[in-house]
Amino acid sequence: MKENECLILIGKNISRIRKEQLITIKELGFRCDIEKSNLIPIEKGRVNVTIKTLVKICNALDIDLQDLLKS
Amino acid sequence: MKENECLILIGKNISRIRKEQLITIKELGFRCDIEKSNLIPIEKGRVNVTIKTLVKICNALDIDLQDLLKS
DNA sequence: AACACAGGTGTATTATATCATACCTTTTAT
DNA sequence: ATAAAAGGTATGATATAATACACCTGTGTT
Repeated sequence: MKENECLILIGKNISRIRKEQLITIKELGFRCDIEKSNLIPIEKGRVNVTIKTLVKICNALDIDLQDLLKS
Repeated sequence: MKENECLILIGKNISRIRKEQLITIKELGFRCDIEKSNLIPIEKGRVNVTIKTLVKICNALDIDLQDLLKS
């Protein structure tokens, strides 16, 4: 798997799961204490996100990190 | 899962899989173009590693990113 | 029209991951 | 005992992730 593909996959999964839970980016940002302006590039797969940031997002969505890697 | 727990788990898995494959840190570093001085803190879970770095390591070990999250 | 809200962009600042090198300790082999 | 190899630490420089704020667009509502 290429690095960028992986980041895009993770971003898509965050976006999909967030929408399934009917949560806005703003609300997700509130829950994990990350600005929406920083969350959007993550959902787009445009930043090389760190594990700590992903764990914060997973906790806010009540999912496992594994869930972000499923294709 | 707490952020640091996750980093430690990932590090332990990298270290375990590398040893199972009988690869030294130096050799792993050579394969993924990461200095051993930077690889060691990752195996110890002491740095907030990024996805790109993990994907490089996974490719060098011929494993999936998922494999690094198994407990 | 005016308003609110959601998604999205741009950017300066700060924090820190990575790079690169040198050096130390422990283990293994000769 | 010595040498080589492996793991590990420390650090300055560089790249970039994360933060925090302002602003824009499109959509839906009144």
